[in-house]
Amino acid sequence: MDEKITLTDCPDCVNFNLRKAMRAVSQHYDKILAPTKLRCTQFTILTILNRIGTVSVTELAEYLVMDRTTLTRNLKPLEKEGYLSIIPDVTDKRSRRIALTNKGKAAQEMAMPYWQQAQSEMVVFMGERNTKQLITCLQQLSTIHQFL
Amino acid sequence: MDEKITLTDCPDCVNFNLRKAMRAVSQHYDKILAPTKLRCTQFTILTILNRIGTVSVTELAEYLVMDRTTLTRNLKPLEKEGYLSIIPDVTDKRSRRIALTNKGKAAQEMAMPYWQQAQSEMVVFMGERNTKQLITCLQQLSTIHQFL
DNA sequence: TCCATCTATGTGTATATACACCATAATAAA
DNA sequence: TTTATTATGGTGTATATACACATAGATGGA
Repeated sequence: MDEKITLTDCPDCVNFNLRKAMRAVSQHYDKILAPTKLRCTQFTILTILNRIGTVSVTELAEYLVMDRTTLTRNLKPLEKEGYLSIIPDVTDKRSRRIALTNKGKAAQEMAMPYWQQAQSEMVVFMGERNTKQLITCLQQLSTIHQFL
Repeated sequence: MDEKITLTDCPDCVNFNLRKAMRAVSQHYDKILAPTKLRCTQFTILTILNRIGTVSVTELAEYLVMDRTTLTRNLKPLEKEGYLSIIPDVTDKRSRRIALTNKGKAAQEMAMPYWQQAQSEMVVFMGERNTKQLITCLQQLSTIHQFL
């Protein structure tokens, strides 16, 4: 009859389990991505830019549910490598538009097979059905700031 | 018939969705924990120590699926606040045993209601059934290094 | 027009994370 | 017992993350 306590018990902390799983999973992707000299977070940014094209810092940060200033710091090493071109917006002088360079596009495409390897191992490990369910759940979690 | 591509598509990257959700969820917990001056990661460590008692750095790091050296850095601010006592092991001179101090125990107990608030809002948002399913899934993810 | 406000971005600071490398102590092999 | 290996832990360096604060440009009302 004390079943209710389960989810208010600390080992059931959503945040704890999420961060712990994140560490395990990111370590997995990073290990496989190592030969590309790209970290998983960097590969993510390059891939998104390759997809959606030019964006402002604020737009991209909102999409990533990431603090603006965090993104600014994350862009630094990619910019230093010449993977990004950051150009001032013509209509709004405050805004800076981020886009992939050819070098960045090439790096993303070079890294793609490594990502696919890491991802497919994940799917095998979890099962395709569980993986889809998990992603749906995670996507809902990512919107929590809109409601709370 | 191209259904198979779904899970190898970048928006379905397990790592990307996991990190994005982690940011959203940790921001939620951190916002509610703010009055306690504890970050969610710090609350986690205090809570675990309150539970399992004295442990070595390596043991705790393994439990957290965290690099040893990361944990070393994470312990620093807690030690500075006097929440932890770190004493050398008697039998093994290399090892250091980490334990909560009374001050640390008090801080954990003071923060507990804030955590419960954050957690219960999470459960309401996700639904109890989904939350349990999610946690089961995350716990499995946390073990991937044992298999891959 | 002028000023108050809002918006886009960056810096300073602190913590979180992991890898490469180093030092020391315990343990096993020769 | 001596040496090689393994285990425990820390530092240096780099990236990831977010908050408080500062700056500059856009916007709207007086």
